Amino acid sequence: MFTVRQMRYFEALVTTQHFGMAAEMAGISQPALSVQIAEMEKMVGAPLFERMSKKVILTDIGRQFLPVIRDVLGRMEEFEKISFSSRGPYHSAWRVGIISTVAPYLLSSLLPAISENKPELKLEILEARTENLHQRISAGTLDLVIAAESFPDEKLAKERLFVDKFYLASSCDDKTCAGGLPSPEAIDPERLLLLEDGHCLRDQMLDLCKTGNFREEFSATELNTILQLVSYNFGVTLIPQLACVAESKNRHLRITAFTEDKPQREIFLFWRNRSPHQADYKNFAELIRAAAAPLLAEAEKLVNAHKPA
Amino acid sequence: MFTVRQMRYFEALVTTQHFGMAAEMAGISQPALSVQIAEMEKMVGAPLFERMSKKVILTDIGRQFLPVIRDVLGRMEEFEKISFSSRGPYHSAWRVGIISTVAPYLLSSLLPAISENKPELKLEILEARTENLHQRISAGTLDLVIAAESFPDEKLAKERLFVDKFYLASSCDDKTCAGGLPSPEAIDPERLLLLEDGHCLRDQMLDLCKTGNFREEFSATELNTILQLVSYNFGVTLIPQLACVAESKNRHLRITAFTEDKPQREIFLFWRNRSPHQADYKNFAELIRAAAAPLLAEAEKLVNAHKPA
DNA sequence: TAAAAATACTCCATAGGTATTTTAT
DNA sequence: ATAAAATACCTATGGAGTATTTTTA
Repeated sequence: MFTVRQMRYFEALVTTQHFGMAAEMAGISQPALSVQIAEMEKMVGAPLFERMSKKVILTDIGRQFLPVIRDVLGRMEEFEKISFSSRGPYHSAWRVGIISTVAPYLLSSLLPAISENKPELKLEILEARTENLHQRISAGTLDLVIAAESFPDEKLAKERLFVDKFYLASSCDDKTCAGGLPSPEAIDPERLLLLEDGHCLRDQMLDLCKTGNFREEFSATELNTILQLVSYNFGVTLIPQLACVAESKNRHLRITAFTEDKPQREIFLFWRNRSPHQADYKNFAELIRAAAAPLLAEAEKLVNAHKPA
Repeated sequence: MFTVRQMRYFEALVTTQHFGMAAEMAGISQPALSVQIAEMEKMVGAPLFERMSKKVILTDIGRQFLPVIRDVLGRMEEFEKISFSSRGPYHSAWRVGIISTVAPYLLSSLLPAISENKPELKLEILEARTENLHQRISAGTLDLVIAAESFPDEKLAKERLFVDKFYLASSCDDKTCAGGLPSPEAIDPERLLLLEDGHCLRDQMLDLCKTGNFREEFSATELNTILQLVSYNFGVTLIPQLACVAESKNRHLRITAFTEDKPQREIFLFWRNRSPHQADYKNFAELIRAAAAPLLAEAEKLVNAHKPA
């Protein structure tokens, strides 16, 4: 239908009520404006303006177009604003997906670090499972994903954030592994507690423990819940290093490293290969590393404290 | 900023997530679309789309433009609707100004006639004084004006509607002019009641009565009010033929023609010279005449009934 | 006659097409 | 090797300019 140009000319003519002045306002010659208005009238099939001796006024049809044209031109002013405010990478929120066995522990330390060091960076956080996050980052509804290495996609670039070791979590009252265990395989399947199906952590644990035979009746969505059961000595589980500090607080929990095996997972930051802001995302990875480091170091200390004598 | 074309292409690309398909959707070649998208990105100064191997998705900046572009394109669809529904002269309401000494009497008969014969015709009525109406029709905020001949403007075309005679209105109890009067000049100025300043009817009356010396203390905005006073024999006034039927109902009023003079005013329909719908306005004039005719005829009968024997 | 808009024409910038190259998978 | 987008280059159209005519007050 109309072009933006034509709408501008239309508005100028409504305002000035004079072809010559409207042309001047639009920065073009009078004939050029006449032609464009004529073109609009041709498209509509009826006159939009009533030419009088000293002024030009809208016809009833033209009057119906006016509010719509004003509205459209008004909206289009937003383009300038968006362009202007979009200089630099931090002007719209980054949409970050994080697997739920990392999110709460990492964020408690990451969010303060951001408001300290990059207050201009805004995040939208989605906590979900690996599969869901993968779909979303591929579809473009997420910009970044923090997940474990099991995340396979050639269309995604990744940056390693840190290594997350798995420790054995048991109750302080527990006797069966009071002296520590050599490896996850040594865990009695009858006492193993796991997250519910779909969590990558569950898959990782099953993989490490090399068993399909565990206590199905207790499975939970939150690692938190599992550890609560562990603390009451309903069983044992594997706990990621990153979770140790938060989960061992105010809980009757014993956390020990395996004596022979060194089970671990690697946590990565992912983004789409061709995404802009590559450099910014790498800086962000560094920020995450710095935020995670104290948590991980603290966890090491906890484990050493529980070391069997 | 962006052209409408570019916005269309942008939306097609968002929808299809593929340059080739978007181009097909837009009915152009793939390079043509690529160039336009590139042009938009150049204007913004940043990529709007992230080119991936199998699909193309919005960047964070592009995502900010999307709702605005969708909105603008949506609004523009209204243009088609307006154009379509604007075939014919009756799509939008006609803004009609009518002087207040004509409006109520004429409308009571005109509006039913319209819904009977031209139900597609919608009116917006403004009741005001001549001066106000004149300004408005010149400024283009009115399409039509119904007023007396005293309406002088070369930029306006007019069509005579009817002749409105002036009769003498007095109370049935009145003695001073029970036998009728030869002319308005014969009215005792001390008994003459007029509308307040600014009404054309007042000016017409003063002109006819050739006096400036009348009962100033009773002047009203509504002819209605004046006639109420007349019926209680506070004085006499001139009544336009058009008003006779309505105003003499349920009122103790005597209406008589002048025996020598034939005072009258002519009522016209005015529109701007260069207005479209000339032909439609002439038809409208005919409709008004048809609506006024019975009122005028009825008034004649009333006057004859009061004829002095 | 004067002022305003429309028309005629010429020119150039922009958009589009085809052919081809580049890039990424 | 293939598919997709970018680029190059040419063409055509549309919008703008100047000069001029038409219209109406």
